[in-house]
Amino acid sequence: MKEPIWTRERKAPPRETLSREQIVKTAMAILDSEGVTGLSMRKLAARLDAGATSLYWHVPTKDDLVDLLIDEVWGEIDVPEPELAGWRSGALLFGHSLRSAVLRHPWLPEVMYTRPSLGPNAMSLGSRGLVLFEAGGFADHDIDLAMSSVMSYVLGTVNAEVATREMVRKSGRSEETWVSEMLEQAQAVASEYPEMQKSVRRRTSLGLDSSLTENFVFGLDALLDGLATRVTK
Amino acid sequence: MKEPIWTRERKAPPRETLSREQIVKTAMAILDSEGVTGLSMRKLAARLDAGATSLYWHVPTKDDLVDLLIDEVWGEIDVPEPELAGWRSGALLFGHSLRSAVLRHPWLPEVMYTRPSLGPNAMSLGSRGLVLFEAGGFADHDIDLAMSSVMSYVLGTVNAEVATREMVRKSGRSEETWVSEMLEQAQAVASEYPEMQKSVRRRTSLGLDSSLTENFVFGLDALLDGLATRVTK
DNA sequence: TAGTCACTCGCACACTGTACGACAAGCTCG
DNA sequence: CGAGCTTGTCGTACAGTGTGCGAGTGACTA
Repeated sequence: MKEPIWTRERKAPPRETLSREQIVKTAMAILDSEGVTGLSMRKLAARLDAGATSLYWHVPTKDDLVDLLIDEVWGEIDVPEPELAGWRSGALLFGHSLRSAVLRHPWLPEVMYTRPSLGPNAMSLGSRGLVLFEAGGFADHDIDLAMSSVMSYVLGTVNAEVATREMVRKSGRSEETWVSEMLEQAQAVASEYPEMQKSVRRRTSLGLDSSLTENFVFGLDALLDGLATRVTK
Repeated sequence: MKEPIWTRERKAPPRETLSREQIVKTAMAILDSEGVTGLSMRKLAARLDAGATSLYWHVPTKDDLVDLLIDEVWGEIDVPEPELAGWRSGALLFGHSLRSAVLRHPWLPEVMYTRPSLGPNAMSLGSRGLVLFEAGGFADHDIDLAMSSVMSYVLGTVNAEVATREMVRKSGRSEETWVSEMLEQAQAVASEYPEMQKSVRRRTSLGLDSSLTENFVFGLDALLDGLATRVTK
């Protein structure tokens, strides 16, 4: 198993030139605004006024670059110290922080599952999360289970949320017209499924934004309720 | 917004030839065994002893083909009738059925979020799910929220699970050696993170398979507990 | 002045989805 | 029987991808 990119050491950069930091920063901007398919090594290089293959001196492969970008996102996520917030509200805060980081970087779910996250920020995040759940009073064995339940729920929900938002964005239409077009299409297809019709109608009472937030909060709250009963002391 | 592929009608197939069903079936086999990157139109055509572009007579684009494949998977998932199982165990069964379908088709999470699921099987699945939660006694507004919480949790968890299993598969190593190699690497990187060290050690007491199943069940159970307190009647 | 290191970059390869247009086989109609 | 339409196949071509290779450049050291 090959050594991950964070621990491979680099030579010192002697004069002004492309830098890994610069590359990461620009790549992040492209990814945030144009998504995974919008990031190519050629385009990235062009935006840096460089030749495509020059990047390869600073970053071994595109995959490694993406590893760096993912860890950058992990670094944006808060996990409160348990003594400041208490377990329950700490976990709530963590969930919200994770959600908003992913909303800022909607490309994350598309790439994060294809590789292990072993970067420094990922490690630190995991570590602080475990501290929080441990302080919450879970049995040894349940600490990991509880923590990973929360992460999975949040990522699962946000993944769907991001997918919806990206579909709106790519359609080029306004949020309202997209919703109404989508509605029309769903209604047409759902004519034999009265349950779906009702559901679609129910879901459009709020705006898209509040609807998605409500959805997220409802499930997270329920999950935390369920987890709370597993606290042993 | 363009009409989705299920409702666009086709001409009748007059003589023996390639068929959409055949293409879907072969594509499914490739996808299941080689994953998303393993499916190309040329390879698919080759396996059908056809020219690459011949496929395009039967299927408008590769994306449309993938839409068909996704809906095929939705068709494999059970949702019990509420009178047979009751809400709680019905939801449990649904979750397990969804999980095992995704484990059979590990490519699903990679592609399902990039498009809306409006195929007939998706509709029917959604519809039966809603019936189950409605019968469970959730308030009108909560039916959708509860159902989508469960789906998100399951998909989130299984997404991570599939990612792990795929990493093992692609490494070419046996499960045990992969786990131990991964462990070694994590330990090396995690030296400054004692919490992670402990967690890694805790997680390796069971085999990979039981560990992943336990993880899945723990969170699903907690979530359903939390949802149960939201039932109003 | 010679040599070495740090860095840039053009070219080329194998691969992708799919538009286009040429071609063939079978059916229907006159 | 023959013409023409429909159904279906497929070779070629285009624009795009990540990246290995090797040549080239400028600055610093000995």
